[in-house]
Amino acid sequence: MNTTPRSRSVTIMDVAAEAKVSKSTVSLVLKNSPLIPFETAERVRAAASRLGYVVNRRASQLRAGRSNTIAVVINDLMNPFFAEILSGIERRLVDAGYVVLMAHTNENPERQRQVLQAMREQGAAGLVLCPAYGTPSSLPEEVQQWGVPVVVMVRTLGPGGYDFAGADNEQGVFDAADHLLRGGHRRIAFLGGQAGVVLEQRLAGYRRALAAHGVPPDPALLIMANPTHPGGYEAMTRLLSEQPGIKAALCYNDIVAFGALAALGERGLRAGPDFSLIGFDNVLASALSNPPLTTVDVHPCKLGEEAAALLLERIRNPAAPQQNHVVRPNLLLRQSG
Amino acid sequence: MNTTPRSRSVTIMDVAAEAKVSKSTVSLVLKNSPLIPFETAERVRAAASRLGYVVNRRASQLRAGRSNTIAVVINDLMNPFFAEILSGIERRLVDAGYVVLMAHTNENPERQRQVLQAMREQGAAGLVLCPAYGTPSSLPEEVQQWGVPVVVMVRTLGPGGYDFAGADNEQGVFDAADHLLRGGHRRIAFLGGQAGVVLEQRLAGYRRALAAHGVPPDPALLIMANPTHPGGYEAMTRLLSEQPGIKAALCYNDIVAFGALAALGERGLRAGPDFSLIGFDNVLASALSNPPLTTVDVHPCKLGEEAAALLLERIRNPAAPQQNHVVRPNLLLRQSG
DNA sequence: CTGAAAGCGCTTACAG
DNA sequence: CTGAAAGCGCTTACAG
Repeated sequence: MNTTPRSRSVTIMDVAAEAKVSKSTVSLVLKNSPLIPFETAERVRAAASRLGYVVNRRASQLRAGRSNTIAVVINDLMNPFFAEILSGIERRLVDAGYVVLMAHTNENPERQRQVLQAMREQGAAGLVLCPAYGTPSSLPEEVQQWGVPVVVMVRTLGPGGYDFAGADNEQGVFDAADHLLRGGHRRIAFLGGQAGVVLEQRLAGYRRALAAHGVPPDPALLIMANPTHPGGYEAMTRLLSEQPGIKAALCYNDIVAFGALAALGERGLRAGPDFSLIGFDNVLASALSNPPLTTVDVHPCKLGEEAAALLLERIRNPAAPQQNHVVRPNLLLRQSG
Repeated sequence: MNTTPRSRSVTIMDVAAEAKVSKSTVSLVLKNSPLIPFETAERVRAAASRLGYVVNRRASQLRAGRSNTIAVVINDLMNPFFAEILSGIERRLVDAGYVVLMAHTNENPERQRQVLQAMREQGAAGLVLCPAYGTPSSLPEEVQQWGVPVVVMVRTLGPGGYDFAGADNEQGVFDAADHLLRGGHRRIAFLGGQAGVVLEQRLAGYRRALAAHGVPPDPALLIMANPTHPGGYEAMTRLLSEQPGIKAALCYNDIVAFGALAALGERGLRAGPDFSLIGFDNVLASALSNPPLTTVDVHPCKLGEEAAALLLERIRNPAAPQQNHVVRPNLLLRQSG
């Protein structure tokens, strides 16, 4: 019967008593110190497992002044793009022996401040932050002054001062627009997106492509809407009614494109033959949407892994030069455009 | 200049010195003890903020024997259903003053064991677990023996012994099938799903509905495939080639339905007029898929909140009677079926 | 090779 | 009302 009582948890002292050594010795064998001869180590390990000993990380890290906890703060879990990123981050971090403290800000800077404070108190060894819109650009520096290394993801936050992982939005949209323009399109709408750096970068790519092909930009073709399914649906609905005969659009992201696909379908239009539609991100769902979405692939999952890797490096070497990991996106031709 | 040096973090001792009181007094004002007169408390608070004091939760919780950390373990973050659940859990937990340790098992019981161990060492105050398939049904009991309260989500794990939050899968699929049968369909396929409780429950609902309408079940109409987009696509592709003239299908979940929608679209078939298709879960994306998906709504986000609430109750009262929160799902008629 | 001692930053009785 | 002391479970020099 291995019924360890639950009232009092077994400590290093109990193991020491059981193995008839001091608690220092137990501590040393648990960290595989070469100082301890095999025989003794085995005896201690046997005692530990007999007693069902579990290390108390709170205590060991308090004493050692270390932490194996990393904070990851996500702005929009409802968007699969961020869920995929989170999955990449988590995998890399757990593989490296960390445990992740996760928080969702839901695009609310106030909530973000609150969870960041909680994670600071918790003693996080680092932070990967997908900042909510409205985040002051001084935040990364502030967090670093707390003594916690940070990598910012997806959305830049003012100039420099932190490691960053994201996509080349300008180039990605340029490639997508260029593809449409080469296909002969002259009237290309841009659908969805909320005010912020990312939108600016993507619009810059859109405008640059138009300019490169000598097509004057038409403000009426810019339909702003939330970067969500309903946003995409509304944007496409408006576009179709305001611009009869329009045949091509770039979407702020895949989610917007999915909403747009629904609006198209509702009118009996099929993306591909009837209308050229391109998304951005390449979330898993875009491979088999109806129809499969042509999109700009930024490798969301890998982006997350990369951000985690950046943070791990930064923790290892706080003095290393700053890194900007900007993935060069890839236009993925499927059936919608 | 408020440049607190980073080398040594400011402790309760520093605050005590600054405010000219003992550290016990500081501790008491920080927990808003009524023992301390307003004047003194103000002085201490001022000192704390002047110094930029931040409580060290590792230390306070070690001493107090408490924990404000809750583990949440998710089996499949790539499925928006679980991302939505996670979001609901996180919101509720953070609102209650907890911080969440998140891990993704990616349906791997080995990984699950590993992260659970890490979270145990971390001293999690509770666990909400969406178990990976292959999880031994003894796991909840084992975790409870560690002294950590647990609520299991979505997939039951053997009989009783733990709080549970999930959906009435049997009834949900029954309602969906019943709807199709009342619409006159006699040949209704069931697409996708991996072996496990959830599939069994959903198939039971399917069979019960057929029986209720006197329709003999046809094993050829059961097309197993991974519960993913590609799985749904393949299942629908096979169905259409093996069963010419088929006009209705129930999908294991929304993701499978999305893949099926793509397969239908590829053949120029439109769900709704040409084929009746019903999903399960009601993830956000299903509201504006192409076409909008008729589905069984289990309120994913609320399900997550409910699970968190259950855990919070359990922590508050370990002796409370066990709870089974089974949401009665709701057939949501949209355009696909 | 192993033990005794100090201390990580806090909280909690216990005096006064 | 406030301080001195002990102790949460561990690690880390330091002796021997």
